[in-house]
Amino acid sequence: MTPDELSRVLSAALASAVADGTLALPADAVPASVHVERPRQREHGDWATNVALQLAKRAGTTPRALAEDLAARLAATPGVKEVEVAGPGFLNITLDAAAAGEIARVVVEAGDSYGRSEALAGQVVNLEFISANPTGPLHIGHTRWAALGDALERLLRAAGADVTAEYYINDAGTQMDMFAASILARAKGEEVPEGGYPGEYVKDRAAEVLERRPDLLDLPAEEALRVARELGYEAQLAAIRRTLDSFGVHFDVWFSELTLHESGAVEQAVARLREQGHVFDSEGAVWLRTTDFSDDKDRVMIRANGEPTYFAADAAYYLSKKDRGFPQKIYLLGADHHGYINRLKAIAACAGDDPEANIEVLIGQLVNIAGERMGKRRGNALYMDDLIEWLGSDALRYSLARYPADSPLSLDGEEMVRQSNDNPVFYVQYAHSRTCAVDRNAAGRAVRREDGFDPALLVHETETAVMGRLTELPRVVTQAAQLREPHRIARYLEQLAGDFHKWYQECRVTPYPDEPVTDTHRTRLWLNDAVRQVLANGLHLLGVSAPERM
RNA sequence: GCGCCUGUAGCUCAGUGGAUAGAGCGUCUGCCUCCGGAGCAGAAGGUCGGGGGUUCGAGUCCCUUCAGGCGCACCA
Repeated sequence: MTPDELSRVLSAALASAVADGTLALPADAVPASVHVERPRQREHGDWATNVALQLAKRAGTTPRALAEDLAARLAATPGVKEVEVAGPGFLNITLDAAAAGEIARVVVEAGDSYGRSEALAGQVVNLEFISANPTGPLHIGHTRWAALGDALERLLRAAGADVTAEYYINDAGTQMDMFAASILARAKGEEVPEGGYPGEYVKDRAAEVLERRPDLLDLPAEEALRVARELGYEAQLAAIRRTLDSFGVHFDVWFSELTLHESGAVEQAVARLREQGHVFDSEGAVWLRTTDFSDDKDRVMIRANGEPTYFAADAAYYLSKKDRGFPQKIYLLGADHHGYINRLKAIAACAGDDPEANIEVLIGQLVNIAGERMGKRRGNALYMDDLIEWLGSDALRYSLARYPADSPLSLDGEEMVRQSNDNPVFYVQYAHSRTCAVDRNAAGRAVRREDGFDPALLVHETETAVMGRLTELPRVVTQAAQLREPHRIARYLEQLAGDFHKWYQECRVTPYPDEPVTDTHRTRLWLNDAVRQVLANGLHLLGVSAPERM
């Protein structure tokens, strides 16, 4: 019996209590699905619910009386072994071993699809993350968004949403001029100009540009700058894509800001917003009256000198997403950009959309390493490439995805290396490879799933703990997707791995050499394989590999 | 000054109103005669920043206060 099934049984019990007049509650006050959870204490049974505590007051009865009534109605349910009322009115439910053990078969037969749901079916989502400027390599901060954004993308898809992952390339503006000037200076073997990009990587980009255009330094100054900008941009973007490839992160759409300017989309955006009545002219500039919608101040779209602002491009970009058919737009931004939220929502409101429904901004706090914040323009910046090489993609992705985005994170670089073997990712991966080792050994002793499955034999307390955990995956996935919190998957996997390791310590799948193979061994093999499947499915959601051997 | 985020074990962090607040690291003690010891069992370690409030019940919700991070451009 799965928690969802149990939840429905409880709803039905409540409904029948209302129907026969025992419970004085309006029919619509009966929850369609009653919240059941795994109690912390094993003595409290397999499942527990506080529904009696929540409904008693409205029904004019006491929690315990309501709980007693429900317990009586539940006791006869097939698969339910025992129901008891505890404390102020908790309902503690214990299942028959056979009913609980069915989960092993359910998981094995569902395979890769176990944990997927239709909770977000029909939702069309544009998920934008990283969107780092193409003027330098990705650094530690981007690495966090890469790990979280990609995991979120996988999660939303697992919950049934239609997701497009998008990277916005800020390839317009004066920053690109500075970048081009810096590339050109390095190509000449000179220092970068004041305000330029001092990083060592600029030398690499300059070399790459020179390789494609050996005549760069012979060109007229203006022409050389243009070539440096164009090829430097291409080289840097290619470097970013290489980095993301090596991290297993792939975008569906790479969206260039420059195309918004060149196609006239920015001017059109101003015009469209003007039609909506939110644009005004003042002091020679063109403004958007974002203060109509909870922004602190109005924003300039076209400067007095005729140049569009970055904000204008943002508006055009928003309209592009809208026009391309994405009702739901999720932005994953760093905390240093949180000032954009109101502006972004104001754009949506000015465009006639509902900011709350159409825009969702997830703010990720910055990552500190060794207590020192990393900035792209610092000489000692810690780049994503270095981190991947240093710690490996799996450990890096996992350790960044196991914390909520809004929690400031400080990782000690030295410690991550020193303790890499104790990193939780290895704990989970080790559990997975151990299930594979069990499979190999079982095969060697001719323990086969197809020869028998008797869930009533899964009675050890470590086995019921594992089975209970297995039933939780679908709701963990759904909840993590709805809350946009991939870290819940990691925490769940660590718990399952712990349950598995404890079980492994207590119960053998493969018999000792002098013992015969029994249905107990075969049934445990089902459970082992169910654990392997769930660990693999969960690690996949985080973009982390599930190795068969380590 | 205004706004957002965060204060939980020595450290890094989980815990979307429930029962005795958890995990990893670090410290201490046990377990390899058999499926992988990257594991397991146990110990020590807490005024959940402080103070009010809401209710059967608050780490969780509200108010207030203190501390830290970040942001408040005709920059990108």
